[in-house]
Amino acid sequence: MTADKPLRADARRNREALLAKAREILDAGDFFDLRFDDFARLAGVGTGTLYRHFPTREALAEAVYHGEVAALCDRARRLQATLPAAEALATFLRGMVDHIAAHEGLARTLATLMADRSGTLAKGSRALEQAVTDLVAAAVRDGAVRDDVGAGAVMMALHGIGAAHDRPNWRAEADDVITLVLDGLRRPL
Amino acid sequence: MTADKPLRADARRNREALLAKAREILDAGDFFDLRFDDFARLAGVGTGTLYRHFPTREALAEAVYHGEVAALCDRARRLQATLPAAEALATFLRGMVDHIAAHEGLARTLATLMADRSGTLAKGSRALEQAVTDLVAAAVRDGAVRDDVGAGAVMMALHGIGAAHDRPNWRAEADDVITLVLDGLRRPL
DNA sequence: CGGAAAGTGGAGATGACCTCCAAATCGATC
DNA sequence: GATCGATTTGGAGGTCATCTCCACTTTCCG
Repeated sequence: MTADKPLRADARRNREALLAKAREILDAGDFFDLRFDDFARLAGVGTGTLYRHFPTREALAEAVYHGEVAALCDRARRLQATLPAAEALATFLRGMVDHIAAHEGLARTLATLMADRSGTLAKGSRALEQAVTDLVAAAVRDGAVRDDVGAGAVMMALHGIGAAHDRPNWRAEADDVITLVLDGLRRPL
Repeated sequence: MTADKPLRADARRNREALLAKAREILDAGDFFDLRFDDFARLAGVGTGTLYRHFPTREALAEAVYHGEVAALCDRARRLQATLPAAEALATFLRGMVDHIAAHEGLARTLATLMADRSGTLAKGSRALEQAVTDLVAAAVRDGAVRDDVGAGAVMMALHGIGAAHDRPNWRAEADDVITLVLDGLRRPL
């Protein structure tokens, strides 16, 4: 699966240029406003090269998303290693809101892509989901969190936060959602 | 604002035909797979007529969404009139999951459109949001729900449920999200 | 019923997406 | 550092969905 053939030097350079441009555009939120061909022009490569590396718009977004997810998973692991389980979960979720707030355009674009039933981003999300599942499971083992609600619900809530980025009072509401989730998880009732 | 000119008879007929077809396609989940022109052909009208009534795909979806929202708001009002506030809120939210489950394609399409920053559906959503806000406010007045978390958070959670419709275990997770929200709302802690 | 206003429909212009292949570039080998 | 096969490039052009435009039809009012 990870049998990445050693890419030729120029190929790698072009690939990086495309990814860098895509990340920039994604962060700016203009991902869908731009003709796909223009990614190539902006990155200084030909359209053929663009399509060779990323057959579709979605593939390009997914590649950027991948790096994003990797960073978030790292963070989850670090938190889990240094904090009590319940606190690690809370800190991670609060941090997710910060992260989404800092990358508004990316969040919105990914939300759009996820809503498609294409499932383009499913693979990338898997890792993130695993990280959240681990955090929740650890908190359950500690007895800090109820065991009758799965981590999937937390993912859904996060999804809602990311997808609703155009709400006028987004930040406060996002924090509220996390509060509800954490308080709702706290006790088996 | 509501100065709807009295539409001519044939115009109204065509408009209805288009809406009916659109609702059907939306429910089937094929909304984006279809050439926009084909909505016209399927509804038995010309492309020009389609564009006259609904300048964009989004406008067509919004028109369908409008009816949907109106029905949901009615339901909210009825519940609020017949049940204690907390119970009305819980019943409404549980019912939303049923409703989304029953109209998967519609939910997914709307989620896609909402993620766009176009804000096409913002107007339609306003009414739904008002209904949820009323339900929450009533429950707060009853003392059954904390007052430091706004209804916007509940909307976000619902949004997440609707947007994540392709998750393999959707139904159970959606129910869990509602559980978390309701339990999280229950006590000021 | 007659005429003006409102609405229709579909042919065709527009422009985005993607393919294809001759030319350029790389890097292994001598 | 020169040679050569393999890899990668770039962008011109084909294809196809979107949307416009206007000659014609339908409605409705007096």
